[in-house]
Amino acid sequence: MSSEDRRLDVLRAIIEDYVATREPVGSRALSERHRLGVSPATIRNDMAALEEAGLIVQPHTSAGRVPTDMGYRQFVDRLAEVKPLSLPERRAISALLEQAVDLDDVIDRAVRLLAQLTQQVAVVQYPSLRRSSLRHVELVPVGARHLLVVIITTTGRVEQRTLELTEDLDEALVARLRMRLNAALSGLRLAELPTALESLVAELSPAGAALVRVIVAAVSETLAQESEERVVVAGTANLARTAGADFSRTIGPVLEALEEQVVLLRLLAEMAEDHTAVAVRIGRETQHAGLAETSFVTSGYGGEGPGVARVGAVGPLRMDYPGTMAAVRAVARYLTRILAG
Amino acid sequence: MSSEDRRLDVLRAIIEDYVATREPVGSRALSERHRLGVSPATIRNDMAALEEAGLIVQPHTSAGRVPTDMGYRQFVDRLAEVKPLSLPERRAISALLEQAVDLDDVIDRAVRLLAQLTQQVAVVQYPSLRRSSLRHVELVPVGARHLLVVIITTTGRVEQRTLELTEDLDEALVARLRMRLNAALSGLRLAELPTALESLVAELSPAGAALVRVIVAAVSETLAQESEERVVVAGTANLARTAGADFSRTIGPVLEALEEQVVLLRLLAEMAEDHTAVAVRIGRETQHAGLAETSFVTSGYGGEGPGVARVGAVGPLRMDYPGTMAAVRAVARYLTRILAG
DNA sequence: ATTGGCACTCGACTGCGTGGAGTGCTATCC
DNA sequence: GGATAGCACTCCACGCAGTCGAGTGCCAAT
Repeated sequence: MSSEDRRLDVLRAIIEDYVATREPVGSRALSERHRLGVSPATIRNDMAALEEAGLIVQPHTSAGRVPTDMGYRQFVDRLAEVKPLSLPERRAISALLEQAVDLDDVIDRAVRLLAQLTQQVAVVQYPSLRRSSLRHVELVPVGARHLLVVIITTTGRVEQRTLELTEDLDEALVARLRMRLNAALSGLRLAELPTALESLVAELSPAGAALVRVIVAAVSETLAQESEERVVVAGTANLARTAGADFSRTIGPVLEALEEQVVLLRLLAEMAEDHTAVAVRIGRETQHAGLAETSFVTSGYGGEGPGVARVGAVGPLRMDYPGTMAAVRAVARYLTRILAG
Repeated sequence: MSSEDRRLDVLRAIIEDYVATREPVGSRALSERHRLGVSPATIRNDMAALEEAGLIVQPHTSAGRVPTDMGYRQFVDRLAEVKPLSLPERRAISALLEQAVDLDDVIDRAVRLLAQLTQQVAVVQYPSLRRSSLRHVELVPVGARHLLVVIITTTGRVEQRTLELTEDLDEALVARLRMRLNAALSGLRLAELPTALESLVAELSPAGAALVRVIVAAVSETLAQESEERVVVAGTANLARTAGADFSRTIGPVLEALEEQVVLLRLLAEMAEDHTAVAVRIGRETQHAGLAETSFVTSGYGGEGPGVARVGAVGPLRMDYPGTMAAVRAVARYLTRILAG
């Protein structure tokens, strides 16, 4: 084993101890609790090098060492092994999620479950409208001058919008339109809808074309509305439990950030770019002041590769990364399975 | 002014000062900051009486007094005057809510607004399915053996449910059924639907009756599902701001309670029984351990009397009751107006 | 009934001394 | 040259005593 390797072992040991005890860890404790095979003095030399490299710091002169953001990053990138969940745990996840009666229920159960498993804050993004496909479009006349447009996606999501029309509806026309729309559009990704609708306009009678234009406008608007992308959060109480120890002042900024859908959605979108099974953002990597002392661990679910949406956990820098990553990955997998079925 | 009256004045002064300063208030400070017209010694006598009556306590021997739950209760029942909001504030509420594009948006804006106004946690209950009325029912065939049932309420809420059928759909039958259902059911309160549907069964052909039965079952089930009653929460970060001072240990239990829909719904339902414009629950009156150090201020909206749902604020015992009550009442009124229009 | 005076209590704050954990440096060993 | 042992040094945490001040309760006087 090269001395470089041992240094990383020391880093791993520091992180493991610090995560477990929440206290700066010194060279003596380290040599006693881990079988590193070298004396405290040697460890001190390694620590000096690690500190030089910016992976650990001392809170003050005569204290032990604490990992930095960079240290944790090194740890998750090179040192951590995702430890698989126990069989009973997997059984519990599977059983709980399978009892769900609809999409809302699945999401609700998943987010609570993940909060419980990780003992942290859990976040689950609703399956994205933009990336899922269309199963069915329904046009429902409501009174003479209102038309309800219902969009059903392959992920079981239903969006509706009521249109106010300038002239009375021709029911027969609506019925024809409904058939044409479904024939032309079923199976398309929602992002492709507006273009497809436009090309339909050409083939239709003037009255139908006018109606389709209104529908196009409504659908486009619905899709454009970022607010349709929702993230649900659970387990915020888990933040409070260790608040004083883990956050410099209060958890206020964290709670604020978690209530801002926009912040969460941006972060989740960024993490989807990683194209790894489980993505991690540590401290300032989140690019948000309120989250500078938290880490995000997320995974895509509900499709190939990055998936159509994300699920994850949020906790203090000092979190059990391997355990959290395992739990997140497991829940993402079961979610994918349930939604596909 | 009788001595009894003065005692209540002293109580009011204590609460006002304590709310403002967050520190136990003594007799000297009281006589200086309020024009009570008597000496500190007299105030001390009154304080002794108030303490005897259980309205205030001293944290320790040589400290000032702090109001008890009972003290606050006395205050809101007999002493507080709801101070109306300023015109700019009202304008802001009105403007913000009127920009909303749909029900979800209204609720979302309302809850954020109220959190901001009160600087506390805000809760808004979705208009209850049980108490609102039906505007339209739509039956949408999806493929040969699936039927989508869409329920639209007068409060703009849309619920849907997909039914799986044992035999192929007869589209003409569905169309007839759709007309019959809407003719018979429009305007009914949702709670009355199941009975009305049952009586419809008698008038229909055997095939139609079978289909109606399935629909009845689905609708009943949907209505029975308590989970359809949702409460949204915002501003939890406001709890953290004063956490150390206002809560004996952590805000954990409070956050837990706020995540439990069941807890909130029970409490809101209880408060609706008060039949007052604004209902208040102080500390242990909430009947929930996690909320023993918080107060709820809520008001009904969206209908006559208790209304179809509630909106409110949650904060520490030591809150600005008059201000909170004013804000809650105002938001409830504007919500009612918006939803009626 | 109200007030002024007074003794008393108790927490908050301050300063001081001690113990201990942990480090960095240097000389030494293999 | 890397690993180790020894040692002096630093600095925080903790306990303790003393002081200060706010506030009370009670009593005698008005």
